[in-house]
Amino acid sequence: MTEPRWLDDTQQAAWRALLALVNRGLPQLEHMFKAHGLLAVHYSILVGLSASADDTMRLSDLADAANVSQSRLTHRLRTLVDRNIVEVAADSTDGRGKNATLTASGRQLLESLAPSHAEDVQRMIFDHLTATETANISTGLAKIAAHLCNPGANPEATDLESPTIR
Amino acid sequence: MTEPRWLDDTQQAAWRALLALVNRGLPQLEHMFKAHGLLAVHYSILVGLSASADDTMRLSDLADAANVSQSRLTHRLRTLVDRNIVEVAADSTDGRGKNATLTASGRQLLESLAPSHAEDVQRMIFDHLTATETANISTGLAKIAAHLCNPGANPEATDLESPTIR
DNA sequence: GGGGGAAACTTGTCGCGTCAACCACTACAG
DNA sequence: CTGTAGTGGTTGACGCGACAAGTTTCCCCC
Repeated sequence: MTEPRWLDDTQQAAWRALLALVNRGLPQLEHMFKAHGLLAVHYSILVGLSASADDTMRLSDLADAANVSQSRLTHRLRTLVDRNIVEVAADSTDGRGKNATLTASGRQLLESLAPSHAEDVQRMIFDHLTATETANISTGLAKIAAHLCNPGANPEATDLESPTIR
Repeated sequence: MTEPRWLDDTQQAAWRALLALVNRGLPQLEHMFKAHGLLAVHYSILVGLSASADDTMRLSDLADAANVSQSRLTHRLRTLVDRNIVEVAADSTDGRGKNATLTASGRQLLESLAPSHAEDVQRMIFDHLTATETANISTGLAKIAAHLCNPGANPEATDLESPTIR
């Protein structure tokens, strides 16, 4: 057992601030979506779909784009299908797969939500940063996210599993 | 209704990366705690308590330090009290308040968890950043968090409530 | 000194997310 | 063409968090 790699003061400040942002800020955003009977996840799904060329995406790809597990996607998709925001159809070329498509009213809903959501993100995050600060944060977070999205990038250290007990 | 303040490319990149970090990274950390039968929120509570001089804190202050609602604190505290990690006693000077105290075994548990948690955070976040990048992120996030923790700082724009509909 | 309002904490309900099966289909090896 | 491994997606159970309503205590002003 080697010496622990404690966070230095700067790292601590960053980590604490991140936790504050996650635990205080994100719930506020959720609240805005709830006013429309939706969850932030739903919005992520819509954004993921709309990013695709024909508003259609394989479910597993969509789950990846929205940063959610497949099972979570299935659960949340139910609401969207019930409200005619998204349609799901079996893939013709691969009998296991399914494709989700944004309906017309779905796209309309997304476009009606987007402005106020953008405004909220601006108010919460970027209004407090200068342009250079934003650029700095962006590059830094992008580096972190890159390693989270392809875990194979860094050779070893893929196990964040049970440390000692059980 | 004025023109929406859309996120520019840099802001989009930052925001997407943040969402990826939150939705992919934090669950991994949760997983590490579950190996010890705990949640990340439990750890935050212990950290909050240990930061106090005498390992004791008013519940409402503790909730604030751990970035959680009072009700969530009450719910999670049950586990910690049952396992003799934390003790809760009525405040002698204020009959409404209660004080939570870290027990000896609680402090021991915290100290046994801290190294591997620090290691996990390093691996997930800071191993991918240079020192300057870390410093940049730290100042930026701190600014954001500051406004989230005292909402009275910025004069107007305190309402993140229902935007248009309803 | 008594009564309204606020603070501190608790409780219960309900919806969401995780997890561990599970089913359906594909790929492919022999 | 048959069995086996692997992929894509679903389901149900269970624990957690948000929320709203409740209880107790304190503050303070009339």
